[in-house]
Formats: sequence, structure tokens, C-alpha cells
Amino acid sequence: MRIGELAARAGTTTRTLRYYESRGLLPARRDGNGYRTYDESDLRLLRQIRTLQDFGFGLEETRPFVECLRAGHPEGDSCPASLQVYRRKLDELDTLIAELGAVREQVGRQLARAEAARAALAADATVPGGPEPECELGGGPR
Amino acid sequence: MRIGELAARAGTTTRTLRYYESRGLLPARRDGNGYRTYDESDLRLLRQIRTLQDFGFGLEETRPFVECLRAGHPEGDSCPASLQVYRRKLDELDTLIAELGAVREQVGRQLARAEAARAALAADATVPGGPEPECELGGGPR
DNA sequence: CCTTGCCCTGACGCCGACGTCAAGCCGTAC
DNA sequence: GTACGGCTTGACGTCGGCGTCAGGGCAAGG
Repeated sequence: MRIGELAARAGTTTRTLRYYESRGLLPARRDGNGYRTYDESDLRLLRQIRTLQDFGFGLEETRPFVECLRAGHPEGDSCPASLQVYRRKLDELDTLIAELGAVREQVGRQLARAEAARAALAADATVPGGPEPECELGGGPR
Repeated sequence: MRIGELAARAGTTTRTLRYYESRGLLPARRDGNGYRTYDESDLRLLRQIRTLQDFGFGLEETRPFVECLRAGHPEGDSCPASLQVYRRKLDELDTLIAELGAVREQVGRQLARAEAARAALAADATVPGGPEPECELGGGPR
């Protein structure tokens, strides 16, 4: 199988495969023309990489999984190094999720506060004076 | 106040302030020497930007807040455009957090599965044969 | 005089994972 | 012949938010 077919079968691009090769992650044999040649095991390696990438793993983080597969293990995560990467990633995710949750709360509070302030202003403006609420309250014309 | 002092008071760098100016976010007056000159209101603008940046807002997303402040409003989020940015950011955060949560679960399951597989392998290896569990189970020397 | 410290502009570097273009080779179909 | 699709390498572009360096000016202190 050549690079185009492998890329298509893995749902990626030839550029990506050449990039992986340049990083030493997915080396290729060459045929008489200098064309890259791959087999089914390369497809498995590639799918392992892509799956982890989809999970947000960096390319370097996929290396232990790939090497594990190349070492003959049935799964990329059959090796201790892969498990370590899993654990580190879980920690990172937990930390990140917690941070984002905190930010979300803060932003939510800011929004509620700002909306309340605008409501108060609108009330002030409509009760004593006329209807037009001064700045850019509504989304009206002009 | 000149650029160094403003940067220090906002806990940032002069490079950052020049960058903001280049983006049209925080324009500066110039004194006789061509030095940038800022006042207290610029510090407020800058603090608004920094706060939002810390929340993970992109620079462009801070623009409505800055313009709101410059329009004379007491808070950067007193304007509808700012509220819209808040709401969009909340949506983004919710989406992102949900995605990360899903990934976290997936990774957690993968880890559990892989650990269980290794435990089963180790049991197979220790019960019938000798103690050394073949590949790289332990973290032993060499 | 020289040094020190602040300021100026302009421009390249960084990080990650590729996209995209250039220029050219290989084989097959028409 | 030539047109086409697929392959090759090399190299620059992308995105954001700055860091960092190069080269030089201005004012004050010793």
C-alpha cells in the first residue's frame, strides 16, 4: 500500500503521514521508485496515533503506544510507559476541567451581575423619564 | 505615567503593551520625546484586558469591553456587545468542558481496561511458569 | 566624559501539527 | 505524444500572544 491509500484508509492526509515519518513516529519502507510502502501493521500504528490525537494527546505522547505495538504487543497500551501517559493525561484533564469550571463560574457570575445592572438601569430610565433607555440597551434600528 | 510603570502596575510587560497598541486595543499618547504616556483610565482598560485574558478570552474578544469602558461606561461589561461575548464564551466553555469530560471518561476506561489486562497477564505468568513476568512489567533495574 | 536606566522601532523566534505551493519524476491511458 | 493522477523533496505559511535580540536615542548622576 502506498501513502495515498494509507492516508485515505486512516482518514488523514499524505502530508500528515510524511510529518509523522519526519518525527520518527511512522517510518516507511521504500519501493523501487522511492515511493513509500506500508502494510496493515502500519495502518494499526497510524490508527493508534490518530485515536490518541483525537483525545488531545500530543504527538510525543503517542510514541510509547506506537513503540509498544511495534514491540509486538497486541495493544498500544499494553506497556507501562503507555499507562504512565494515560495517568498523566488524566491528571492534566482533571486539572484543566477544574480550571475551566472555575472560569465558567466566574464568567457566569459576571454575566448575571452585568445583566442585573442593566436591568436596574433600564428600570431607572423607564420609570422616571421617557421610554428610550439612553445608550445601546435595545437592539433597535440605527 | 510611562510604559514601564504602567506595565509594572498591571503586572505585565512593556512588550505586551506595545503589542496591544499595535492591535489598536490600547493606544497611547506621546510626550515630547516620543515616549508613550498613559493615565489612570488606561490602567483600568489594561486591567480589564488582563482579567479577560486570564479567563482565556482572546484579545479580540476583549475589544468590546475596552470600547465600552472608553465610551464612558463604569464597567466594561455594561454594553450589549460585552454581554454577547460573555454568552458566547459560556457556550464555548460548556461545550469544551463537556468534551473534555467525555475524553476523560474514555481515557479512564482505557486505563482501567489496560491495567486489568496486565493484571490478568501477570497472574497467568506467575501461576504456571516462573516468577519473572516476561516483558517490562515491573520498573526494576536495567 | 562615561555609565546607567528607561525609552524607541523593527524584526525574527517560539510552539504544534500540519496546509499549501513549487518543481519535478513515474507510470498508465488515450 | 501528452495528459493525468500519484508520488517525491523542500520550504514557507498558519494561528496567538507575546519573548528576545539588534541598534540607537534621551536624561540624570558621578
